[in-house]
Amino acid sequence: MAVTESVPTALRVVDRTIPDRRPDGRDQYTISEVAAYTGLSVHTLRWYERIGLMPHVDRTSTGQRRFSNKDLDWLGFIGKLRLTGMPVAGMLEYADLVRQGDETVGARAELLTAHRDDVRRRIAELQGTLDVLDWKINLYDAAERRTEVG
Amino acid sequence: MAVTESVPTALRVVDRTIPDRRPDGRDQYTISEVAAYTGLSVHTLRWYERIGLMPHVDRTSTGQRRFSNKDLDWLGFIGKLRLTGMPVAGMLEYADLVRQGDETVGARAELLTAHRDDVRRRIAELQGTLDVLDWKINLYDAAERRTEVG
DNA sequence: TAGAGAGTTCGAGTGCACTCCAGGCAAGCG
DNA sequence: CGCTTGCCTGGAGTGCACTCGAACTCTCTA
Repeated sequence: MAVTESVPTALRVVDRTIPDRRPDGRDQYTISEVAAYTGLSVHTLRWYERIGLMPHVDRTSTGQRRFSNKDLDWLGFIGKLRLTGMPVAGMLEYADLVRQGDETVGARAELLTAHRDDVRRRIAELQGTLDVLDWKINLYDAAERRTEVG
Repeated sequence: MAVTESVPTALRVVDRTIPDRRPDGRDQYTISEVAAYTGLSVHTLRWYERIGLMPHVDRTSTGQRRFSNKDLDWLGFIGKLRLTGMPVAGMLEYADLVRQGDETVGARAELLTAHRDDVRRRIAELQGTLDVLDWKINLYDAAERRTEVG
């Protein structure tokens, strides 16, 4: 019965002080480096792994995580999915398909296609609502001008 | 540090079996009529009133709510705001400005303009992500065709 | 060798937006 | 008159996506 979708504040307010390029040429990044690079918190990165959203991250002999460039690619992609409002459950489903191997490419394409349709629908919806906002803002601006003049 | 915003499932999945026109020509609607019309649950309608998002709803002698056409208009507008991901706190702020009267039209225009910018930014963001989805989907489709043929 | 700093786990806590429940009242019907 | 239906309230519960805390280990620098 809910009528809308909330969008985490971070996504909305985010000021992108996050470096656009990888820390350097290595293939081994600590969790805090990855946090700085992706904009996710270290908490979130660990949580993603816990719930099964990361495809096994390497560890040092003492148990510390070392993320690879492949991990960064993955985080980048699911970051896009999150950005478009895909719930974590959906990303989990996708991650499971990837884990299952090549015979799931069809299912993956299907999942992403459905999501793409959803994104397109939401874009259209947002654009429709822009008109209402324009109309209201114009009303207010006109009212203000009247106040200034009269 | 959150990177995204979740969008309540209902908004995404909603099949609009909701009548597009008002129940009838009256100016007095029960809470369940309004629920059917707006797509909000009766719980949500009462909750909106509780938190101060509704500008005083009439009551019968026995205490039942009777919504007016004006209330329906208001719900329609804040419904649009919700649809664009404005948090309830923001709508509350807007509602307060409306309550304060005509001298707040400037502030209201500002609030809505800021929100409009935000919506525009999000549309652009979604559109950017569509490209990534297209690219991935094409990859998968190509892989599938290879499997079929080879 | 002591202390700072960064990492670890797992479970608990948070904020948002609802969503539901218990217990009760009022109107209409057979 | 009793029953069903629809409404009322205040507070508790839910689901999602993080976010934090406590207690601990490891490495590095002074």
